[in-house]
Amino acid sequence: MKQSIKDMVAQALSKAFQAGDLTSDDFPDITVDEPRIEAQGDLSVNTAMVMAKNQKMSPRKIADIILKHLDDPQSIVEKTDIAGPGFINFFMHPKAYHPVVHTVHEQNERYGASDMGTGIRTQVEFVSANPTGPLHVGHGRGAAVGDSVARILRFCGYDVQTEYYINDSGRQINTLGRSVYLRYLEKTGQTLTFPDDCYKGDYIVDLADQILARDGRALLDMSDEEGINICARFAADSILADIAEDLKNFGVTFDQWFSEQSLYDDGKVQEAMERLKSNKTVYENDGAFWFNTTAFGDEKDRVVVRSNGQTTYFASDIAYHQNKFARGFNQIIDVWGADHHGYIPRMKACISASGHDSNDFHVILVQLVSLLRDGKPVAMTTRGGVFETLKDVVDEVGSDAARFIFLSRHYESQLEFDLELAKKKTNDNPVFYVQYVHARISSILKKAADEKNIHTFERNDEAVSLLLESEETGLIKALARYPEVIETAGKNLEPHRITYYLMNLSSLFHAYYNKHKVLTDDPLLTTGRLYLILAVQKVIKNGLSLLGVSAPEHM
RNA sequence: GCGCCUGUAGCUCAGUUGGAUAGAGCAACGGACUUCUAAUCCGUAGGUCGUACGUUCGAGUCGUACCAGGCGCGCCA
Repeated sequence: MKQSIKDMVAQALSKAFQAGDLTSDDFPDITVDEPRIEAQGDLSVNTAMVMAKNQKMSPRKIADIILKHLDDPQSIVEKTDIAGPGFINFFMHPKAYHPVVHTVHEQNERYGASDMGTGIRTQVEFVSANPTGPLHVGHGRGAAVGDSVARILRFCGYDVQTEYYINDSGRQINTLGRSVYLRYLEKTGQTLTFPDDCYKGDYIVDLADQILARDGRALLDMSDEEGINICARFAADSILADIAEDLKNFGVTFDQWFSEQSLYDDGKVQEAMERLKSNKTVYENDGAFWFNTTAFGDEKDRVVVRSNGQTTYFASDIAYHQNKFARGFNQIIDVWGADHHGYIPRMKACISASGHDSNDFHVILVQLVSLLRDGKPVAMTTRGGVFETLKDVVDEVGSDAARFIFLSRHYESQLEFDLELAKKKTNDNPVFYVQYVHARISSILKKAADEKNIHTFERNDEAVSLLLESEETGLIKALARYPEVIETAGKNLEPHRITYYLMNLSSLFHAYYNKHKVLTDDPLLTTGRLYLILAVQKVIKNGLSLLGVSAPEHM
């Protein structure tokens, strides 16, 4: 639709120039907007204003000239108007939108898909929580965002791989093992003071119980180191399995689980360090090795190998991101918690120093989630061992509601997640509002089948041409916008645009439903309306699937 | 102190990448169920877009400074 207007205006411009009405043929790009206000038409063009300086004419006069030369062979434009400082407003004929309904049906679940990412291999890495404890709601938001971004990019034609990076090397795993080991010792009757730097959650005690059940008191005959080791391996495996399970119940699975330890085992970290040393990007000072990140805009240089010989987390991250590019990805997307934002400059530095374009590396910083119950904050301290896990939330409100709410805000906004609200089955809860549209339409289709014996839907131009109510035109216009919404969401990595779109489309549908009957006495009109709502249903289902939310047949 | 993010209706948030008279949901108030699902709809009310300059035909959107909140600034992960 926008393209048609664009072509028409472009043609008018060149005709006007040939006729001598314009002084310059240096024309700007024509952008077509949808005005917010109905009185300003369906589409508008600001070209006349943009051209004013160049043509040395007033915008309104240029607008006049454009309209004079405008051809509309298919008469899709009902009326035009010059308004304000020089906008040209187009009021489209309702029938101009009818082809959209056919397009939705023809393209089906591919409606809205594009090829803008064709040939671009993209990796989306998200969650990547340490296997030292269960996922909490913050991880849930990251999971929802990462998973949805991956789905959207795939739909936009990108070749996408999702990945979970497992921080399973040395230290934190050791702390985990020690925590479980100490709880184990307590279970066997020893009294001890539990250190502050150990994990205090109940799940640690559970893990100690499990080891006790499996190995009995056998660990008491070993050295502490050995005992800690056994506890560490058992606990990490067990927790990682739980994490995978929780994510699966949340509708999130990964193409790849990537172990940090494997980078050490395969010598990749060592390799990366040697390469950077020979580059002079990494240099020695005070017995430690430093990455020259300031040369790439960071505030200060960062240590990669400490003077005691141990590598830092940054070192393995460098190797990891080099490895990502080595695996052939052209574009790398990391989803991080907002508290890691200070890490971005050094990662960009590492990408650049490794000979890649730091513009191919995107970080989605997901802001914190504050969990509420009936409007009051739920305490969430990881250190103290009291927190709301993702599993608890998903068990309580369901995966659909949780995902939809996580994706109902821009990821850079802090999010308030009210548990009671998420469980409500009313208008307050946007998930049900959207899913209800899908269920309602299913219900109408069922009734059409049962009572009117209508089972199949084939293209019927005559029936669709009867869709002239303003609510119908509004719905079709919304359907027409969908591909553009997907494209913007993909380009900006912003799933919430789809969430908002779906709520808007749902609102239009509910209003239509309340005002007009779909199943009428007029068979042709009924056919047209069924065809329309079926298209709406397809788009709703499609959009929900990009968010990872189900589309129920009945509720 | 430095850096990043945020600041829009009473509350929670959008805002088509610089367009016209700034939107939605919730809360408040008033209406609509003999119905294809009332888990819905219709209406009313609600604003100095944190503040001040600047950029231009035009600023919620871009720039600078300040104010407020959150987060980050280790040879931690």
